[in-house]
Amino acid sequence: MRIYNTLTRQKQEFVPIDKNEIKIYACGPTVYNYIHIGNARPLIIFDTLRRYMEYRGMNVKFVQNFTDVDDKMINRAREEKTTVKELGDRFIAEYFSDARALGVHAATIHPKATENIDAIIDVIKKLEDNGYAYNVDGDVYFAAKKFNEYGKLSKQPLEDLEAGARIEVGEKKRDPMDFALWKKQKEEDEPAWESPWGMGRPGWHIECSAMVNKYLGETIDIHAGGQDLIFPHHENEIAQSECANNKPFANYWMHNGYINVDNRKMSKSLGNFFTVRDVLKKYDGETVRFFMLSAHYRNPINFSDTLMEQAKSGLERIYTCIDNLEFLLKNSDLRPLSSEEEEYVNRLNVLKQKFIDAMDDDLNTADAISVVFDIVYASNTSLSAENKNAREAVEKTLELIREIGSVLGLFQKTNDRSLDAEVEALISERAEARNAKDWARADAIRDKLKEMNIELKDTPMGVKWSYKE
RNA sequence: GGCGCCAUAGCCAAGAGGUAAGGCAGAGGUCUGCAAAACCUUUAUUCCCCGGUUCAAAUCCGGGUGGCGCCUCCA
Repeated sequence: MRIYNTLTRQKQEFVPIDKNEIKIYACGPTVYNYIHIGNARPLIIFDTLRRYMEYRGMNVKFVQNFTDVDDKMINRAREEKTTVKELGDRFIAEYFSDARALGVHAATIHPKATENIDAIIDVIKKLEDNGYAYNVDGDVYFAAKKFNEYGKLSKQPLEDLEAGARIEVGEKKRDPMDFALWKKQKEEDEPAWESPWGMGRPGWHIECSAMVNKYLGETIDIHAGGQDLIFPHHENEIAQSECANNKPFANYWMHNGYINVDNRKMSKSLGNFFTVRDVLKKYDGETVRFFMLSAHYRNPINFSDTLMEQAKSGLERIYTCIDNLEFLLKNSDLRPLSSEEEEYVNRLNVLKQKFIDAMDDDLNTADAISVVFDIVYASNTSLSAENKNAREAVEKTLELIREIGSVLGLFQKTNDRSLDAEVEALISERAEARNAKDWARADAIRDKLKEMNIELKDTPMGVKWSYKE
């Protein structure tokens, strides 16, 4: 499989360090609020990457952290008159609820910053020993200029970074490019831990370096996150980890594009901000996921109602086909494939390979989804109730859609609920009415069932029903 | 100011040297008691503009125009 590596700005063949265990780290959310729709993109994308690798037989160790201590956490806890710990626990639980709705599997490990303070202190100590860190009154900084590869990920010349760097009031760093590794405790209510430099808490970047090191090792295969993390977060992680370990940090860096609203980056100040929770009130998590996977992960995408409605309609086309296939399965023949059906099954195999090729090409999920539409088309044009197709042909179609769906985290819903007696009675009453050509009565029953979210369709094989949301 | 990304139909979106995938929406038709779904036909002689390279360019190069992002917490 080929992966676009931000480090080299090229698509490269993915060569794992140890093919028995692929090591992936993705930066997770700061748990001070519900996640927003922008947070959802990397979750869905990298969950899909992991699923695909597993589908291709790779064993993936996927680590995603929770940042549960930083300024945002502290401020929010103060606002809510609660503790940082309580706030974090609460929004971690909410995170899992949203992630589940989006079809995102739990990572192999979800470490928290606050539970890895020892590992963090160890890395800072190493940096101190190696001469990259300095302590000013209990605040510890990383001396960026000592690492001569600083800027290699963002490809920014150091002088230019420096020109844009801002020195905050009260900061005691020696150089504008330096960044905090350890922050001294300033207020009573700030969470703080014992350290060689006194009571304090970790800076933002160091937690990821420490947790990568602890859970995955000194060099990992893939480090993933949103594009905006390239600088400074990922750049700083590289500096910290490579200076502490004297080894390359991550072989491949993958960054997803943004979600925009009206072509602008979502932000609270612009008021174009959507939480996953809010979106889920209106759209199914699967629709959100389908929408996100409809474009290539590195391209920016816009988020709007119009686009979500388009995604919803597209998804519906696929589900209608699945629904039809399930109905067809009950009306198929247990016989060997005809020569036409054999040709059809071959076509299915070609499409499956097309799916793999798309995913192999830097996770081209947009192309992968178009393959599913190709399968839908093939199925709709080749299989029908009148044909009484061989069961195998129907089954293979259904299996392939579900197989691809299991990789994309889509198309798994089934219509397996049974009907209650009242509904059964109405359906047969309608059948009688139709036989008697009492169309008014038949239509009234159909309308009534529709109000109960049951949709009827008359097919040559009889009545077909399905649940509609 | 520095670094980078993007521009393909009404909308969304693949394609990255070989003659424009797919989805949504629209129009007409087939099927149907009517529906629904599905199917058929139709919707880009051309990929922001101007040059260049090439037998061949949406794809490569140069120059514009427009939009966006990072350089400060941010997925």
